Amino acid sequence: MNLIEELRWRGMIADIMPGTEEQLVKEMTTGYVGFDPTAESLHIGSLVPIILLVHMQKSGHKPMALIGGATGMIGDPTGKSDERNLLSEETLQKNIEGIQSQLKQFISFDDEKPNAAILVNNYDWFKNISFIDFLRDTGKHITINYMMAKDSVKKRIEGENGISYTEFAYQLMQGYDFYWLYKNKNCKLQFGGSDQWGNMTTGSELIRRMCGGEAFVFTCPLITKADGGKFGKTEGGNVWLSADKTTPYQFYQFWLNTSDADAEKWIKIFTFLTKEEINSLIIQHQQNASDRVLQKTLAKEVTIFVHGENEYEKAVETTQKLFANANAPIESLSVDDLENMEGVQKIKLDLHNLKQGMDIISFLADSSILASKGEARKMLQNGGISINRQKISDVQFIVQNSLLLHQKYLFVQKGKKNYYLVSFE
RNA sequence: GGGUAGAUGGCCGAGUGGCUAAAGGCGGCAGACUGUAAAUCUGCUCUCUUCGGAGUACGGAGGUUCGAAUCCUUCUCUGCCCA
Repeated sequence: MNLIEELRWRGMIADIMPGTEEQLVKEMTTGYVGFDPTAESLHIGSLVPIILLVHMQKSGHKPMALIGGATGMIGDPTGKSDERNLLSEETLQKNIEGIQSQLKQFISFDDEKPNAAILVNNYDWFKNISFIDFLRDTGKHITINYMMAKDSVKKRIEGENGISYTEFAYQLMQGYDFYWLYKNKNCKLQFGGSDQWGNMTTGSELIRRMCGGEAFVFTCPLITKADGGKFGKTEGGNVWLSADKTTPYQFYQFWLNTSDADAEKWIKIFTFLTKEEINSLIIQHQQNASDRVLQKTLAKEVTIFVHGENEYEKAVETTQKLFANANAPIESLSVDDLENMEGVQKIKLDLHNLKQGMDIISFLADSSILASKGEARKMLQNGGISINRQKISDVQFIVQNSLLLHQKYLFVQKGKKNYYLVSFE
């Protein structure tokens, strides 16, 4: 199966320029995808481009990751209704370094292989181009009419807040990237999310007009959720690839909580399982949806891909203790169990607090499980708090020594999925 | 430069002197149901609170008034039209 066929059955091709498949069949092709250095760590939104790079490499082509050090200073207007704030150079630098080190984890940059991945930063070529040069050499080739016809620009021109010249120029910069890579790195392919189609075709147009070359693009559908929500968001905000920002347990949980409607689609996109494996999982799932085979496999594969086997096993173990045995008496958890569960936030309080007993509201606020006493009260009244798996709804409840597990711990739940282990010392 | 329409809570959007911490929707949180789902239903959603209240808030600054998101002055920003 060639690359495009492979991506097609996985539902990863949204738009593709005629001739792309032929080019990929003809020879080893260098293809690139861009990463925006808008944050220090990549989040799961960037997982799709990463996976595309991996597929490229697997099928024998040469993947290239471009970090938008220069374009990040301008801001892509795509999908934005408002002008963006510019990032400081310092922040950008930090972000670029963070992203670079993460990418190395997923694709092989080993120079030995002919199709080793390459990492480039467009700041390296943009820093030497003067404004005048750019206008004369590049701007001259593309008409404003052409640029304005792009959806991303059109929406902003028709929208309420307009678009600055700076952001308008963005597509020309991205286009130039493609041209530069074509010229200097023999890169003939660009891919990315389907919202990037406009920016990407500007690049291939530039290549045609500036040097008569032929370069191709294809896009991958943007990941959407069946319920219309934003992909990659959870209670705590973004789901990051870095374990410091999103623990492997939380990461695992994110995928495990995939809805049925999304699971079939996502398992094709986010895992490298074969067509046969996936089809058989889908059949299993249809027969008995409550087993959630699709979700479990998806979560497993992606967690291993990002965090490795060890972290995956720990995440599963914690998951079992927290959920599979959720009705088991709390005493069944040993000190080791309590101390080693990853998805549980650990809080220490002074044992003296308990001498006279502590009212539940102060306890929740002081331990910073809730941000304030007012919030603690509301959460209690809503029935959202459990201590040692017993729901507490009495606002007057007093926390006492006698409640402590192993003479030391309180196991607190806020809602269904937030766990805290408070130890008194 | 001239004209004109705007700026309201995370977002959208109503409100045009007191009944307004500000309708409604979205989003978020929690509960019920369940499969740790989806859909649905219910409650909460400016901050703090001794749950009695208190404080801050309708682009910024001044003013009128017993009282302003609402009226006046001025500044800033944005859209659109004309030059």
